[in-house]
Amino acid sequence: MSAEQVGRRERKKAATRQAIANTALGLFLERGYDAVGIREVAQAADVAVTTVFAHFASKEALVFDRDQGFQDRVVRAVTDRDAGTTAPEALREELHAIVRDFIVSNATPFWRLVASSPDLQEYESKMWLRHADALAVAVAADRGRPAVSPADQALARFVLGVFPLARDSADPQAAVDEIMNLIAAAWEVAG
Amino acid sequence: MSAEQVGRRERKKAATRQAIANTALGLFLERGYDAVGIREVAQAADVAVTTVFAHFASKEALVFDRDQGFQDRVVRAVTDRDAGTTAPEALREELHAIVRDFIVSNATPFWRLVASSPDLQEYESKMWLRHADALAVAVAADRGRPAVSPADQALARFVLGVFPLARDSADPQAAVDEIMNLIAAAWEVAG
DNA sequence: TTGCAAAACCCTAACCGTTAGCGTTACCGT
DNA sequence: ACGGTAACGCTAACGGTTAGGGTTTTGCAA
Repeated sequence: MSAEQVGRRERKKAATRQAIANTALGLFLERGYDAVGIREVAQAADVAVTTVFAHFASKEALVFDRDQGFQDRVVRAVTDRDAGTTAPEALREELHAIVRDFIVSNATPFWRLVASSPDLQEYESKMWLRHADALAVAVAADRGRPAVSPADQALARFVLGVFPLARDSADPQAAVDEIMNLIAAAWEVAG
Repeated sequence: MSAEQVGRRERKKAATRQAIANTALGLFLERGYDAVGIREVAQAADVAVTTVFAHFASKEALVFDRDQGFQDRVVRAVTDRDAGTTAPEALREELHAIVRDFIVSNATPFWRLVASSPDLQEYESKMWLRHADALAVAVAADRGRPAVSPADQALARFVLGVFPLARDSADPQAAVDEIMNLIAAAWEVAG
């Protein structure tokens, strides 16, 4: 048939997932994260509670369904960068791009929602830290080391910690620059 | 009466709190964190479930009852340091002291317990980050700034992130030095 | 000493996120 | 057409946490 081999099954599954996430996000934005329970999300999306958890690992994951890709971009910024660029430079640019993408997509209501719930903020931080090990490996390789040292882990965490700080700053782009300056300095003495 | 004005009331309250925490930690170490429920802890300590939560904000807080003081030590290391010492130097020494205190107190079973549960690890990270704002204020003051900039917040988080990394390292003291070298370099370019 | 407000505690019952167990429907490859 | 399996549903429960409302203990003053 057509080039897209996505069967009805996968399409329906994706549609269900989207419907759940959209319904949930809508309810959360409208009435607040804590005021809306999972049972209510399921009912509004016309699915069973178990189906919600078949698609999303937790209630918080419902909110962050959309920005999945941002995490890998950071790791790839190091591994797939141009030959003439240093790792800190590539990271600075990628973080700028990510922040820019968030701003142009008019994500301010979304940011307010996240800011309103400690659960969501915590989940977000964990989201970024979850990729710290992968980034630490890339950092170690970048510095020509076979094994991952505590310094590599620390640098990786420094970088992944930039986003939450920038998000809560008045001028996110300036915050990225300011913190990346620190990280670049730390990067040089690592060795 | 005597100089200690601690009435029977406060003493009894403190005793109840200790009894709960000791009972809980014993059960956790003996049978595993997840295998012991709050209802069981309450029963073993001969108190009501509501009493447990009157003393501790969460199940995880039962485990970390003892190392409350470590957090403030980091902040005080900056604010109460000698005149001739720089902030990064004071912090490096304090982190070393904290790690040493943990080792001499033979906290290895405790560390194993924390390492065995994602909930506990997460709670521990949060514990340290919770004081990041206080440390950020101290850092900003140390650098002669009236307001807290993103760089101050970043530096504070870098420092408070050392402990979890050191704890999981093979040589915690060396890890502290390694990471503090990075932070000291970052500190200098800040401003 | 007695009386009284507040603190500390208890019990019950529930809410909420999450999961196990098990059945049902819809899709896919053969 | 058909059998396997993926997606979904229902029910019931578990474990952390809290609200509501009562009982005992403590501190303090009349």
